[in-house]
Amino acid sequence: MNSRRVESPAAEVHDGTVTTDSAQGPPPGKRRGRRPAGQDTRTALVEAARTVFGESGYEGATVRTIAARAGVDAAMVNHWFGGKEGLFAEAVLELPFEPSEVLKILLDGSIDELGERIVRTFLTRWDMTGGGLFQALIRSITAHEQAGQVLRDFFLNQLFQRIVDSAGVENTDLRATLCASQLMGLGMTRYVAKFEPLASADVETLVKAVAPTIQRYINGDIG
Amino acid sequence: MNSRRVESPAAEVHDGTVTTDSAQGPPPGKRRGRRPAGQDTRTALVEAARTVFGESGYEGATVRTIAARAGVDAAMVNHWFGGKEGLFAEAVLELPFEPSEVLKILLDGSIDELGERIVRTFLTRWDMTGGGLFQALIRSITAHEQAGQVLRDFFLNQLFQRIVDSAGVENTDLRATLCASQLMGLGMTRYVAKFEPLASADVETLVKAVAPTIQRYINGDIG
DNA sequence: GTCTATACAACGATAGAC
DNA sequence: GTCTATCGTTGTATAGAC
Repeated sequence: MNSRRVESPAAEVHDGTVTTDSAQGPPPGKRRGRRPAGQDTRTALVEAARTVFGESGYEGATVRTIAARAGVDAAMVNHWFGGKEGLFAEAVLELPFEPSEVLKILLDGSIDELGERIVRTFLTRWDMTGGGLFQALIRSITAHEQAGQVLRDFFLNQLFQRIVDSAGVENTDLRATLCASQLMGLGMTRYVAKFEPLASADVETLVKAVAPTIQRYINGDIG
Repeated sequence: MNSRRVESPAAEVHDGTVTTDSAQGPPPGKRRGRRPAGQDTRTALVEAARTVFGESGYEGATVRTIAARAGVDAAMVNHWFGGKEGLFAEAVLELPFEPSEVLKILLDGSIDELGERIVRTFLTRWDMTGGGLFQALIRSITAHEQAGQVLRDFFLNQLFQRIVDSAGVENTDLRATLCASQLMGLGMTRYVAKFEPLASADVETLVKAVAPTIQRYINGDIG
């Protein structure tokens, strides 16, 4: 794989007058220069990326395709996200796990069934994406330290810290990371390394097997 | 599609230092042809590869660098290992976890303490490599399907299948993959994503927390 | 002599510099 | 865009073991 140099211009608020490629076209083509105000290029790219990455996986998706679907120039991906990987990280993390929505599902019910609900929710959502997104996510983490930071904030601060907090136990930090470790391992084994029979097992089979682990990490005896 | 321009216009096959054994005194450059017996090119490559892969990861390490450190030509990597991938598999998988040695350690003792011994052994060995090799391993399996196959054979067939078999339970295949899932997740969280406080936790703290999970996957109730 | 481990040259691809 | 350095890999001539 490539070690793309990522300058990470990242979250620049003001657009920096990047010229769009002059479209092939005669009339209906895009104009050069800054787009009219109110068009949220960044959001459009993220939404297009979710669709295209989900359809084609990380490898299959091309920056050009995503940009075309978003109706902007491919150079915008570099400008806003520092490259394909950065766009991916943002698109993938927020797509299947919109935090407030997931939290609502997970925290609605008995604490003693939290493990079950967590494993079922994660596996179901990951399965829906076909696993390609998970694999690309892992790759993104190993390739760029920055992606690890994004994942860390999301996984821990937005999800597991709050989940574990709701259980009213001590050592919440360690418990949260232990939960993350088992779930990441589950994803690695099922979608990336593809160890059988786990990779093809029913969701409910895995829920039965793994939920007690998560439950113990949340509010059981860990030391 | 450019044919790279060679600098020296004289494209003589024979030139320079190679020709003379007798006349010219200094034979500092490597001579062509078979080296004197007793020089273990293969082992030298594996050792160099461990160092370089650990420092630079799979992508960052180059075959040429590894070969140079080993004091041999880069083509030897192909000759002995079939390519970069093969060298990586041998260097990363078989050296720190020489299966028979690890199996001996793990299977020596009570079955009810297997979880403890497994977690302690893996963490200790991974910690010794500084985590660089683990990161390189993960990177490798996300990049190349073939590396996943190597990992699968090693982890399951050589290690966990036998371990679980020794416990005399059913569902050994699923149990083995469950064990692998927690250990891979532990490595991901500690060495790649670096979630704190798990990433900096004492080995024994993690042994206490995670060993019961592994133990349950080996011979507990999983469904 | 045969066989093979070895080093050198070169290729196509690609990423970065200019 | 063009050029260049470098990557992994392959082809091949040769030196040394047998």
